[in-house]
Amino acid sequence: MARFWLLKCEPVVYSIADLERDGRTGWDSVRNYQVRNFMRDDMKPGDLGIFYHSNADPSGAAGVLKITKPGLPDPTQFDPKSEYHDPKSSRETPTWLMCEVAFVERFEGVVPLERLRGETALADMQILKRGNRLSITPLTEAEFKAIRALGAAVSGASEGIRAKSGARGKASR
DNA sequence: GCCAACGTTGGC
DNA sequence: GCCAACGTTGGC
Repeated sequence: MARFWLLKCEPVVYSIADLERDGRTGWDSVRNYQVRNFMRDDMKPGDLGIFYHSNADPSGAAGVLKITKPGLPDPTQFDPKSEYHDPKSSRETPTWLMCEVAFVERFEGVVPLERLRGETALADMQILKRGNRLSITPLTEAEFKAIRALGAAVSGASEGIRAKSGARGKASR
């Protein structure tokens, strides 16, 4: 059965506009075991996800993507020049995984976090819970559909991927 | 810039 | 194995 996901990224680092331009990309630099295990064990090709802009103005849901290849070795762990380099990892048994994602659609505007919080159907969504810091979280089909419906209804008025003043730049992905 | 929440690290 | 210290995330 297909699953649904919410993938967070700071748009300063990589945005839905970048994915629209690129068509597909490797969702790399994840350095959290729980998220790695999601990609290894639970993601399947064809799963759909919400692309969420974090630490942005506004933060919120920006579009839809598709998981094309889950559980690939993350090349940044082998790159000594990368800030995500992990000298303890080997090519035979890579510690860190990524997934390849493809662009599906871009909402006309970002559905702001505040709007998501106001939605009864999303009351149990992990991303809205205090202290949640996982960059990829599972969604129920109902949650995915509710966000997609909000995205279809949003106008372009809230469009924008400006960095917030506190943005750390090339950090979370 | 602040701070709550949580993961990771390392001394013991 | 415990747990304090530290680092990171991300909304505000």
